[in-house]
Amino acid sequence: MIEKELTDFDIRQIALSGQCFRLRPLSENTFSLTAFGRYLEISQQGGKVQFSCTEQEWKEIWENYFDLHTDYAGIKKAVDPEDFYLQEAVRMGGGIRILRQELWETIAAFIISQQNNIPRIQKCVDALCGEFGREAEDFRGNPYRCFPEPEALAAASEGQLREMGLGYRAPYLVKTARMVCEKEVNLEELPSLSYEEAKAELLKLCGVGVKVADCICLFALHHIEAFPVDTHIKAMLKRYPKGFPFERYQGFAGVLQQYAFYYELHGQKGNGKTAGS
DNA sequence: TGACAGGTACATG
DNA sequence: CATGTACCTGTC
Repeated sequence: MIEKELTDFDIRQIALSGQCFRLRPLSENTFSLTAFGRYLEISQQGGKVQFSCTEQEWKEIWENYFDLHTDYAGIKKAVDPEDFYLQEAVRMGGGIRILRQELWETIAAFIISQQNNIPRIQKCVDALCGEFGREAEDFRGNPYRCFPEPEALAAASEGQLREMGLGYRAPYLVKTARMVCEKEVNLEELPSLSYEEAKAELLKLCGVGVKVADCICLFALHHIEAFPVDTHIKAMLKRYPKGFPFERYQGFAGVLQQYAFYYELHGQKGNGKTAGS
């Protein structure tokens, strides 16, 4: 068990931020997570956060996974004080971190995410894990499932995935899994590429368009300059009649995208006011 | 009943 | 290059 005093960290907000589909509430203050083949429970009371892992696992995986070395306070400080919309978004979702998720899992999850809602995405991911994922035991001795390897999904049939609720995304995922196995896109090389290079590679995959590629760049490769534009963010951008000030936030606009996305989804809704200034 | 959900592939002009 | 359309499926 690891206990940390953390700032700019709210596990509930992270779970609701829509970047990770395997971080789920167990109770009011406790969440479960499966990633990197491991199972973790996270409990938070105010700034006190407990992680159900050893010191070694913390150092090897989770400290980096939760992006604890990035200066979020500094990012928030850079937000225009007169931008009422962003200020409010930061106030509501300032505990969000951009997770450093596994590449393959992120690719698969965001192919499934298109024209889809979060509960159903979670259901699809669960189904894939249950059917094709390796089984393991958590620290209590309870079984859990890992996210399936590309090989497992490449061997699946389109019909099989349709039955699991993926709908028309089923052939996309099978094709992309096969492309990854054939190394038509080499995932091992992606982390060393620039944002633009990585995005171009990802766009070769089936079912990966501009928006999904940006999500993968942001949530797996940690290119926090990536700014995925979806239906919610389009609504947000409309609040800026003069255009969103991307220049001001060059290099980390993706973090603000997450604050805004969370705010659009869980914050004050039906508020058509512009951003001010 | 119909629109919508963190869009994309594919076909056209 | 820009626009148009079909696409699984559950939920409101």
